[in-house]
Amino acid sequence: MKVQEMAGHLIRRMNQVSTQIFTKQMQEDGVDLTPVQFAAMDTIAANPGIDQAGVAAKIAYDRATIGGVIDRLVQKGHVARNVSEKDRRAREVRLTDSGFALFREILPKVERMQDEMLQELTPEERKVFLALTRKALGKMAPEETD
Amino acid sequence: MKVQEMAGHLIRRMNQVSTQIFTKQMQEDGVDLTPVQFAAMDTIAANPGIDQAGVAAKIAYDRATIGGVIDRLVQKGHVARNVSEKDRRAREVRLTDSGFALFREILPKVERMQDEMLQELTPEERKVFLALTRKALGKMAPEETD
DNA sequence: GCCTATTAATGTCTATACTTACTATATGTC
DNA sequence: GACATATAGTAAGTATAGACATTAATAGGC
Repeated sequence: MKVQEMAGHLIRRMNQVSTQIFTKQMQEDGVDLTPVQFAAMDTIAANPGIDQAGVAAKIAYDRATIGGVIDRLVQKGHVARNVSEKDRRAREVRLTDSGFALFREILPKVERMQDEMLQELTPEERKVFLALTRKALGKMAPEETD
Repeated sequence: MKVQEMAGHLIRRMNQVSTQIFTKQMQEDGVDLTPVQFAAMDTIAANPGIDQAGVAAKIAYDRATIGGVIDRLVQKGHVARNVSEKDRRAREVRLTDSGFALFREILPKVERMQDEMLQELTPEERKVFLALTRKALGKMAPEETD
């Protein structure tokens, strides 16, 4: 079996295409945001005041990685971070007004991208693909509670 | 639509799981090799004397990235690299004897992993998943000639 | 209250991954 | 044969991505 036909390689290629579509769209819109930064913002928007570890758990990232991601979002002014009063180890994060405005602006575009990255498939095939992907992840990703 | 349900996120998670399965297996076998390094070795094994740009094209990597990957494979003694006589800009790469021995040792294990990462799916579903993934990549990955 | 175990975040290290810029070398045109 | 163009590789910079160690703070058992 050649590498190019293996599941692992095909999955990596899909991820590559997905990332490229996102990056290209953001460039066209003049927005400086990576897929990971968007995912973090989405999670923070849905859970204001969540701490960094909580963000990491929800989107299955490493805690060390999310620290850097949020650093950059704070630098860009999209996220505010402050020490929790209940647990002084934790940093609570929230979208700033400008962060929320940006999020609302790009959300519909990101949603449209989901079809774009599966544009070679028919609508029916897309549903099957997504359903199988969800099933494949099923028990392997139990931590991703919402 | 929540990020966790979007195609891009599901694909990223699949890639994450795939990478973790590979890494875990290599650790258990005491082999120091990443998924990317394995893919490069597979390509070099099938095309002895290929240059770095050729490897990059076949597995859809960036030229700059593949340089570092091959650096590390050379350091580990798995790959030999020398300047091409036909084109002195190019570096021809080949597996060393030990590199080839390692490749033959782990290849069957890597092939078994392909099922492991789709273990939540039935054999029939795996076929559908892989077929849809190939179709989705279809025209979006025309460069990956073999 | 004290000690231990756990947890949140950070810092360090290695390895992708892609962009842009740069050098060296080929190649096609005239 | 000089020159514009293209290509192979490298270097530098940014952003994930995860492993591991460390620090600070909390929580549980006694």
